[in-house]
Amino acid sequence: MSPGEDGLIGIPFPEHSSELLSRLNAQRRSGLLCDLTLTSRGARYPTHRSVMAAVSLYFRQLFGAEEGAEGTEGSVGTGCSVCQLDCVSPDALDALLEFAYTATLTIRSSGMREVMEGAQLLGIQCVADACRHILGEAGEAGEAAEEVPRPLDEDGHRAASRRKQDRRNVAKAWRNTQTPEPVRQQISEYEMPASPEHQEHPQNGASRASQQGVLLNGSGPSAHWSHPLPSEEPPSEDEEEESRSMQPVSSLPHSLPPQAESVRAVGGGGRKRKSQTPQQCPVCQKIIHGAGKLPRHMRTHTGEKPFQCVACGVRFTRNDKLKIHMRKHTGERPYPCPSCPARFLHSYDLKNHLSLHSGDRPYECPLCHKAFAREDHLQRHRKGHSCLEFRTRRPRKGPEEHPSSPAQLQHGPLRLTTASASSAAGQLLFQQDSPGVAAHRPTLLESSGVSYPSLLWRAMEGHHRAAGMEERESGISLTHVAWEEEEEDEEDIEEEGL
DNA sequence: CTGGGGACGGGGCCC
DNA sequence: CGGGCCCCGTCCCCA
Repeated sequence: MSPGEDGLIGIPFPEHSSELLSRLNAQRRSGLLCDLTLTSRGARYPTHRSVMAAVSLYFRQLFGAEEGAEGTEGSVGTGCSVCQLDCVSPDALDALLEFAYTATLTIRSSGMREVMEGAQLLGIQCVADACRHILGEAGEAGEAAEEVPRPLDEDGHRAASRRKQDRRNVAKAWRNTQTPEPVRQQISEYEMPASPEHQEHPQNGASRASQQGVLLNGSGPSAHWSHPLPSEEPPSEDEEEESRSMQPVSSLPHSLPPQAESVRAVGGGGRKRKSQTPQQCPVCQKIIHGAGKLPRHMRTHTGEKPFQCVACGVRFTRNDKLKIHMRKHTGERPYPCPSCPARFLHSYDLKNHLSLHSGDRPYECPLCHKAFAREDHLQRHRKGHSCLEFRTRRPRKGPEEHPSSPAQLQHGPLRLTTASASSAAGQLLFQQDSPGVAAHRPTLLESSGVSYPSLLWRAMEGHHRAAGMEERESGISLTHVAWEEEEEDEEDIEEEGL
């Protein structure tokens, strides 16, 4: 570490990006500071060149913000300007602008193709990929996707582990978003007929979408949380039908308002989710597994605590946590230790406690071979003093001593070679490996200048080249890939039976 | 620095 | 499909 970097820490502001976007969107809606007006068939969309250049390869090149761009500076290079985009329908343009300013694509399913084509034209590759994926998958049974669909799952495997496949598809989609094709090449591929039904004023776009809206990513205010991950699972006809009948997004509160989920729940908005495929949190980019789990996760960002203890007023983000909390008031400690009078609120507390009686210390430091009863204590130990007592102790017996302890595989003597080394991505992210920093790893990742997909791929490619590109069977937290890859070595070996 | 209790968030399972 | 329940991993705090 160079002297200049010494002690460098990252202080994350997880809400910053969403707040920034929200304010930009407010400026757009009020026309404030707009220096670019997009028009499509008579509809006008005031916007910001910097935002458009940030989101669209086309505009990057147009404004000369892209290296090697030809740049038609004359008309739009300076001052307030107008850019006519009749090749993109007003609906699609409106949806793409919504996406640019909210990170959520709000469209009708019937308009998805137009949006995809518009996204292709403008070089908004992630949107194009998402739409293409949905259309392409749906097209297998129904309409053929004429625009050379690039199925994310080209081998068509369905029997393989769905989660693994999902992750591959996620990775592919992200990889594609990192390498957008030159937009000018694609412009010639699409000829979009102007449609009379799209003459409505853009400011009504949101309400239009509301009338028969599809939130590509979900429904209701929470919809802009949810980034459905490309997966091999095509949207069923039911899902298509559901999405057509979804309730309005109305005026999207673009800054992840507190109570958003409550509003959604009460407001009778979108009632059904698109699928149970993992969803990506737009704030921290974490992949959330499980049906209905994303709203729960989002409350960690919004700070919303809808569950309040009637006894003491303490609020909780989750109902099940409140339920456990209530045990304090009722005095209920349902987990008694069979060996002593101790009783516990949580089963896992009892489990921890039982290890005291058993004397089991299955978690051993790979460097100094000090053993701990709890895995988190081992981790703290490793972070705390970096195991300076390198190999000063005789190793305990091998993992077979505690075959039931998965942590043995993670932290056992095998880990000597990697125990003190950060992953490549981790080094990119953390100049100071302090526990405090580690506690905020996801947000550091988010606040770092390195894009997540590139980090992910840097980490995955380096790591999985050796590991055979086979991921864990258990759900992987993509957000944590950078620092979990260290652990994945053994787990991969274990689970892949290598 | 360690042991222990508690809190918190994520995922699996089930209804 | 949505949510409840439960378990797990991790972190924080305190002694």
